[in-house]
Amino acid sequence: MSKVTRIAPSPTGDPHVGTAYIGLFNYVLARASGGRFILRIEDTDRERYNPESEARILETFSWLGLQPDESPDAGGPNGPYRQSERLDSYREHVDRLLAEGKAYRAFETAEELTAMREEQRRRGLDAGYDGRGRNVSAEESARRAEAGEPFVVRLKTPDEGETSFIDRLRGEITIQNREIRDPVILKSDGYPTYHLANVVDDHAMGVNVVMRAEEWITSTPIHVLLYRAFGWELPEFVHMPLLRNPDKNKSKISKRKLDTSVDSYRQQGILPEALLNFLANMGWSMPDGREFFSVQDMIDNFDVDRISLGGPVFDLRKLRHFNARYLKDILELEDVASRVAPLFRERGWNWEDEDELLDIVDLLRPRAETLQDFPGMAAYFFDDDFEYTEEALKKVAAGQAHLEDLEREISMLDVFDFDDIDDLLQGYVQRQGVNIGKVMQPMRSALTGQTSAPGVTEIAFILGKQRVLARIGRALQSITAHLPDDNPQKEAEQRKAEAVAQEGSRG
RNA sequence: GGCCCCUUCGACUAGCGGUUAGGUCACAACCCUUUCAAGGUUGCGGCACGAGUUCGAAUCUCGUAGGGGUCACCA
Repeated sequence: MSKVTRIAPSPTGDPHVGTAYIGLFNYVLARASGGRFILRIEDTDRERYNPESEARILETFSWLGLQPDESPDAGGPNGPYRQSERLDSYREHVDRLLAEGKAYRAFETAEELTAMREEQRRRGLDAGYDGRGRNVSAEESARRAEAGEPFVVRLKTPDEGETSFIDRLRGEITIQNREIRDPVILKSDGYPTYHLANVVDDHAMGVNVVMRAEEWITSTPIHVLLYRAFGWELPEFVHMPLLRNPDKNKSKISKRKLDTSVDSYRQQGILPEALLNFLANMGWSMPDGREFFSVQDMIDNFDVDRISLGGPVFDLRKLRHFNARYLKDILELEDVASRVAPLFRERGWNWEDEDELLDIVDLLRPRAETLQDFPGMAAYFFDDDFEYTEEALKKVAAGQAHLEDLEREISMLDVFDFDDIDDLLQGYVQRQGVNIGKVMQPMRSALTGQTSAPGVTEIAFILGKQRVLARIGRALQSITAHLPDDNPQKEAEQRKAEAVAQEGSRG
């Protein structure tokens, strides 16, 4: 059977990783069955509504590559896809329930409800609406509504018996009807609540699989009751485990304890492929145990029954590991370079040709976890006036003689290819009969201003002969400027003297 | 607290009556090495507990404990 699924985010803030998570599974489930994936904006909460949020959510799905078949952007035969534009439909459906006596207007004010709860609490009763609005006669109800008195509409739910539904992953779930307390389906501002809007829209749009987070399990009976009240066929319910915070108790993922904004991960240089792959492994696994796979691989191998139910902790370390794997060996070099290039350009960095960029990216990518790591590591390729770290200056000073020799030898080198540079360096080390590090570390420091960087030969090759020579020259000048006295022994004595002087001034 | 759901290494998971309980992240050691990474090898570490069913239980049943969710005119 072809499945019609949907993701129904509320435009209340930053696009949430939980939305991306549930969205991914809905997308895959629909695609795997040749069905449709709908994105519907549930903007029925005017209080929390954020006008920028919708566009950002749509953009996020686009960035992730989870393109809906129907959405406010894409349109579709079942639109509009924004609940605020479907108010007439909700109104009609509510009127129908009202007319059939399956729902009723309730005129209590917020104060009255608060007082009711207070009373219940004092008397030790279970909290919840006590159904007092049911007593208003149809005539009176109509008259008061007509007169403009504010009201909500509540669904009349059975006081006795129980309501069951099948959760695809957990089997039958039963809740006593007394636990359900005439929920509000239409708010006093004329907007529907989630329960009503969701059921009405899912039915209208042909959604036949409701796949959402576990937190909805306890309100599913309300939805079942609504489907029945309308005489509609139930969709299949699939409740996904809730993503959890990495705290002790593994509470529901939250902004306070974790970065939940997809945009934020994007800005940090997390790749959409990696984020999706990571999310796919939260509660789902490939039949063959592979951990790295594309969304298409997931679609080709998808099986709802392979979803596990324990709430998975959102582990940043592992996300970063996934991202690193994509950068260093899953994506093509050209692909990575094309994503890194804009970050270099932002800094005003330029390069000779495509090959130079590819060489740099190739050299750096085993060391990068995110896209943002690249500009952090690549500065010395583009900026000739970099600062030297203290450590680097020491290395340069210690290897001054070698650098002077190498400066001379390199200047005489005709061809500056990787092998030629390597031969020169290795040959020099052999002739000098010194430990290779004694030569390479000063070189690395001179070339990069740092003591930790990729291989010297690789860097030298990318820089080219002229820049290498210029850098050796600058490094040698820097040590005379910064470290006029390269005598560790004397330096230590001087420090000691200072310490003693300080001691003296104190006492 | 009532109700509902869940429970395999610290984290993500494989397992679906017979396995030395496997893999990945993290952590540690070693190898490689020109520093930093990457890579390779190895190690560390787990079936929440108790009954029952069975020749045999991580796998099935029940109970206990723990955790989570939910009890809104938010979704």
